[in-house]
Amino acid sequence: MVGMSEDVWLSDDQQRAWVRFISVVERLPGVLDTQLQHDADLTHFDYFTLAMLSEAPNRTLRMTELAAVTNASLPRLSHVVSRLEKRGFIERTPCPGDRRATNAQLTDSGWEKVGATAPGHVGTVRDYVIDPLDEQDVADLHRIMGKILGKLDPENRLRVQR
Amino acid sequence: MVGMSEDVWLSDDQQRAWVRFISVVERLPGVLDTQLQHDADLTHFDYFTLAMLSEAPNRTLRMTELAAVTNASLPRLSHVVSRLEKRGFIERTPCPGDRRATNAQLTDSGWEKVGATAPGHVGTVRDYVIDPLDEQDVADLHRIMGKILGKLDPENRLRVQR
DNA sequence: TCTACTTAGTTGTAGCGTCAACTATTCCGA
DNA sequence: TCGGAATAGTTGACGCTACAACTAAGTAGA
Repeated sequence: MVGMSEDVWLSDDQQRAWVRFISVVERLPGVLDTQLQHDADLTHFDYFTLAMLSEAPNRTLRMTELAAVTNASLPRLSHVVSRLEKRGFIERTPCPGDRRATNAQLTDSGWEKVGATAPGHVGTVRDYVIDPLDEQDVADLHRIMGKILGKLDPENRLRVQR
Repeated sequence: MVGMSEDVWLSDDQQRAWVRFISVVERLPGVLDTQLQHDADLTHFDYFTLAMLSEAPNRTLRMTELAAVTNASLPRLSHVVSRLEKRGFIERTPCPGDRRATNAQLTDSGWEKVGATAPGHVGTVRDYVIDPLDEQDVADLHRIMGKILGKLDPENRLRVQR
């Protein structure tokens, strides 16, 4: 069983760290979703999708690339983009050069939506995650999440610098 | 706006740490769910619910307490317990002393299910989270998640020692 | 003890995500 | 250049979660 760990249970220290970590993993999405849903009628995933497009060259990405940077499956992304397209935030255009592929492009309306939504969202991120941490914590968080992400995303499809 | 942060965007260091962190938060539940669904026909939340009961005195907790330790809303928990009850892993009994309340108790079958499922689940946790970290990382993770949890769960309804 | 409020929990509905199935296109080897 | 495999993406059905509405029971003030 290559890749499977030998030892079965966790040490006390590991157990304590894991319980806290998984609690944060369970609760954080709800907090982010609630704020965005209330203030902008967007899920956190909706917002993240728009935000990734807003930073892409020409505000455009192919569906597969967009799925990678948003940590999503292609079916999930396709459904989400359909909804955002109906609301006028994204436009789908066939990709010249590969007729199987689809480009998702942020519309002007989508660009404005991101700009209008960002401050409230960032405020939430600060309040719950960043502000309670000092500089050393932020550096440690970056290092640790990098190691875990190396396992979760071994191909580095997210193009986060390592 | 008490509690709202003054500064609007994040520093580069903060931004990088946040992007990695949120990527892990988005991906980890899928990995845990996939393994448990495949090997035990349980969601991670199902498993966590059974596991919390298995550690409780008399393998029993009131619904409200169980919701707190599993990081869930009461409606969510109620639905999940209904399903697990149908499968014979949990039994609901009215709480003597407060007739509004309901006790959820792990059955023998549920106890066996946890025992049979734990090794595979822990293996996944090790593979993706614990094993890539050294001792210092685990200590740092514990400290940092404690700080964030202090914001997400200010009442400390989770009875994690602080 | 009557009423209003709070707490505990359940249920129904609507929305989102996963999985499997499907179409369309491109790639590749003989 | 033909046929099989791989890639890109969409769609539909089903299961899980959030939210709101609800029932039932305890609590507290007049």
